[in-house]
Amino acid sequence: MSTETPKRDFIRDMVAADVASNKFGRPICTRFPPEPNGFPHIGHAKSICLNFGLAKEFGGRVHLRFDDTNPFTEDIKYVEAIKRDIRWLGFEWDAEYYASDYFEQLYAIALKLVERGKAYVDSENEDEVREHRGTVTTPGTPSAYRDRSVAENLDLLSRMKAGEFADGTHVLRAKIDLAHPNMIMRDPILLRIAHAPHYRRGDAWCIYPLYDFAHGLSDAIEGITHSLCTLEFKDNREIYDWLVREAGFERPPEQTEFARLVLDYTVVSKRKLLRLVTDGHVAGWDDPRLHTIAGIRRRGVTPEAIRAFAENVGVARKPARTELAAYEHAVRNDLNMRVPRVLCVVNPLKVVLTNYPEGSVEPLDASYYPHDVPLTGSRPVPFSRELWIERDDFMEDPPKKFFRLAPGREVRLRYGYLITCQEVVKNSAGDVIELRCTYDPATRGGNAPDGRKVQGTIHWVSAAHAADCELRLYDTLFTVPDPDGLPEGQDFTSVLNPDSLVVVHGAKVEPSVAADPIGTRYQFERTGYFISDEDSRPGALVFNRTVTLRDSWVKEKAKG
RNA sequence: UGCCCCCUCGUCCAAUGGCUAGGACCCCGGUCUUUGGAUCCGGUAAUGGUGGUUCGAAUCCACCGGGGGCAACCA
Repeated sequence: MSTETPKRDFIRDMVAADVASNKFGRPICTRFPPEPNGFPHIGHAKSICLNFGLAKEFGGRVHLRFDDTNPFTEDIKYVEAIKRDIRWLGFEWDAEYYASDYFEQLYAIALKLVERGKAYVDSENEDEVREHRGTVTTPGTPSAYRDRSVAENLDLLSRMKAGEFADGTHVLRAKIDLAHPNMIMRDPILLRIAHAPHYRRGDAWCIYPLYDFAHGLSDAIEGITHSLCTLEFKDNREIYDWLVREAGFERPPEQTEFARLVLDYTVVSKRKLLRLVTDGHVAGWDDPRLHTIAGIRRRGVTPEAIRAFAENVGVARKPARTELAAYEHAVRNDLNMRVPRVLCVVNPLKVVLTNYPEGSVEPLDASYYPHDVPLTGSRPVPFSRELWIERDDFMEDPPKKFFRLAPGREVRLRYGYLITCQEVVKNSAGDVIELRCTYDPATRGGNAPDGRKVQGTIHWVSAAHAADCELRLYDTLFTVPDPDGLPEGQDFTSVLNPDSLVVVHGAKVEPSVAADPIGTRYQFERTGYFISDEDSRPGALVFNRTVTLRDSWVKEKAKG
């Protein structure tokens, strides 16, 4: 069980201090501000856990705010996906807001800025604006329109809003400093013209705020106390503070940046995710190889595992990568304590028990949980003369440390009998197609009355009772840990793992699972954790492998 | 090349000028075992470098080195 040691990180320390000093004079308020233009992923999960977790821990509030300021890319289907995924993770927001509901207030602030000479309408085109911004080493130069009168700016701005101008003809810019060392502060654009229907506001607006203009002010409008974001927004903090101050907010929110989550062997950029989906490298946004929340869910990972993972990873200011092993540990650790064990043979090899009575079937009682998992329950597993065992559990010429079946060797069938391999049957090509074994009737349940030790235990299913099923065995989508860090010019699709999905047909699963609902999780003993997929049909079961079991035999084998 | 951020075991995170630099993951060894799972026990392994401040520095300062962010009318 998990020991509830309180989480400690620089953000929690800061919030704790603010709460202790009653800095804001009211409970804290955080927010999760996604743009509804893509599916949330494991990186968002970290941010969600942080923002929602903080609010809960410190008795505050958390807002879900859709940062929907770009009419070209956003869609209602993404807001639905985001809400669904947050809830799946186990969180509920105290209030739901949309930046697009603040367009009026933002416009009023724009007017105020113009009146006070803090903003102006620039009529340069996009290229000119870019060119005149200068570079990181050279200062920018003021636009010819920078010193327009307040009256002219007001007139232009109202006509921009009224829809008199075409896209790109004018923008509203903050009047700060074209030579500012922080590029963000070189008269950032506040409002742009876009004659595009907004998924929520329809055609009501044809001027849209940019991120910097909308974000901090939305925080301030909502009374956010702690605005947490990722490191790449560090430079934006300066304009955030400038705007909130100029707008006259009394107790402005404070932005704090933390390192985003980067998981080895994964990509989460929206552009890349979109390409994987649209180019058919994966089956969709919920492909279990993707670390979208939807993919993770379909893969069989639990929300509890994701939350534990987020907690284990921690929160810091250091840009960092996390090993996949840390993720897999969280997944196994959670599943181990909650899912039933069942028997499934991935790659079947026929075993005939020559001394077992023909036509006879006996139900063996098999526990769903091992002794160290505090859950109880069992089911009968039919045992008969012909069985399937795992092909990998037999070797004709085994190395010394191989504890499984081999000619003349004895193993234990899980929950069943001890059997000994007497004869190996091969086809004309020399492939092993059947094992003829004898069982020891005195060992029902797996123990020998004479006390002889049998090292190996293997899983099995009765051939006559097993259900055929499809197994989808997932591996990493990429062959390298950092598909984002490829040499210049090398596309990330060049490191796609051709074996990221191996589909196994004709696996044999015990009959007890046949009627279980879609989404049931299991441990297939000695093989891994699986979940029944939505593609399952009665008589045509499909299981996704969530994660393998740790396997010390593969390590042993690798040593030679 | 300007500004900003960052640098502690292989990886992630602690140590808030003061005890032997701690925990987790991975790895290695052992225990146990009707899952080569789990559990339990033990082990390996780090303050980027050089100076400085100080009784005392992972922590403060300077410089060097390394990593990252910023020049969308994206967020």
